[in-house]
Amino acid sequence: MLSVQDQLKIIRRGATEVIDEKELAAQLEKSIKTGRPLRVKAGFDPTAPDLHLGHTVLLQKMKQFQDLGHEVIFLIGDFTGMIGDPTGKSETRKSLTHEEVKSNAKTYLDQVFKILDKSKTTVAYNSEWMNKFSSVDMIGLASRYTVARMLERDDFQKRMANHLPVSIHELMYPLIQGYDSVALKADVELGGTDQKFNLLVGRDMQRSYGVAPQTVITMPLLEGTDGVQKMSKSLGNSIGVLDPPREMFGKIMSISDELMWRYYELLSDITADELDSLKSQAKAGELNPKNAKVRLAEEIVSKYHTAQTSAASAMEFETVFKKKGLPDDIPEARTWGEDARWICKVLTEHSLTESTSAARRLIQAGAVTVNGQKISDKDLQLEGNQDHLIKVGKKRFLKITAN
RNA sequence: GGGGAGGUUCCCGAGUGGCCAAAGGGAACAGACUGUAAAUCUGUCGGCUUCGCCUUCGGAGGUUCGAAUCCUCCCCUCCCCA
Repeated sequence: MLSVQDQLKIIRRGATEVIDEKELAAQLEKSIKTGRPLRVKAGFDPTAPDLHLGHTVLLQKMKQFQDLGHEVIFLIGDFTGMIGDPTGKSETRKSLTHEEVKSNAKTYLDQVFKILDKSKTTVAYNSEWMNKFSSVDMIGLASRYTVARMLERDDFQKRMANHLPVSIHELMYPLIQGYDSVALKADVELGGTDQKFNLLVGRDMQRSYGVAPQTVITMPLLEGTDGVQKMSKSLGNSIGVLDPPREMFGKIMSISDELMWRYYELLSDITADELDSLKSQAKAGELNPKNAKVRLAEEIVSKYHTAQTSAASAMEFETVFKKKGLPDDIPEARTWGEDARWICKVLTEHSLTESTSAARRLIQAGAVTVNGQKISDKDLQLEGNQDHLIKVGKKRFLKITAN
């Protein structure tokens, strides 16, 4: 096992805050002496089974703890999932059935173990203890915290200020999450910076129940591809770990330069020195930022796919966007038959456009190409029983074949 | 319990009887320029084989030749007082 200092160095890397570092050092020291690994908890919502790169920031930190020999507890908040973390956007959720939770958890874990070491991960569900909670227990839990302190929470304050509703049951969320730490006897809890309040409640709850308080480590939230809002599938700015290689590559390539450095910092494994060197080269004009982006994209795609598919994605990217060529996996469709068919109908039927109205607009905007020819006639009829190569915008392709 | 303000198209937000598919901004999409970056400029931004028709303004009814706009009931939110 590494020394306390060496462990701290790894743990600190990329973290926004460690509360409290001295306590953590003491925990590590004790762990080394007794040979007992730290119990490291991180909670996840059971309702969003599609993991994206934003999640991996946290997961990578968990992996580091595993590599340091500690016990990582992957907590699925199936009970708290009924409440939905009060982010202002999320509404109260209907409670999921056992089957739903199970299947969500399965897809979740399939993805999580692309990063975490399965054999070293403990999976827990907070319904295990929360379903046994009685009304009396619940009131007992609620009595351990005050309204004023609860309303300190940033999110609640903002919503109050903006005249948005805050439901009573939402106040229970941090308490229950905190109780999870009591139940698990967590030594460390990891979370995004938006979780800071909840994580700190965990410390208070542990003290209140007579358990040693956990160390809280917050990780930065990764911005989505828009560079502004945090990455989230529902905002449509996410890069999923299950995204196919080409898509993943393309998404990374289209982020802004500024964001690229952020992604390097949080998602790449290159050393801090290497990163600084890249930055200064780019600044000096010795390195085209685009090439730095290619390197980043290749690294990330390799991580979730293979080095080969990653390289292939890079090649295709160059072909399609630099040489304006065609990708090699154009979706194909069979022709519809003898008769000529209205182009807008064809585009819509194959999901190249959302509606025939949208198709008309795109044609008028000059975004549609058939067999390499830009078309301007929105009433164009495509011949049946013939090959057609259709391109909409830069990224949407369709090949129609006669056979 | 009492009083007040609100719910508009993806989001914010105008609109208080016809000129409203509904101003403006944002997001998004497309075109130009590029490094599929940023910035900028331009266009589009409910649906429909579209010079016209159909469906939208919390929900359900009603008044009217005509309603997002008026009336009734209902649902939801916020604020103040208790």
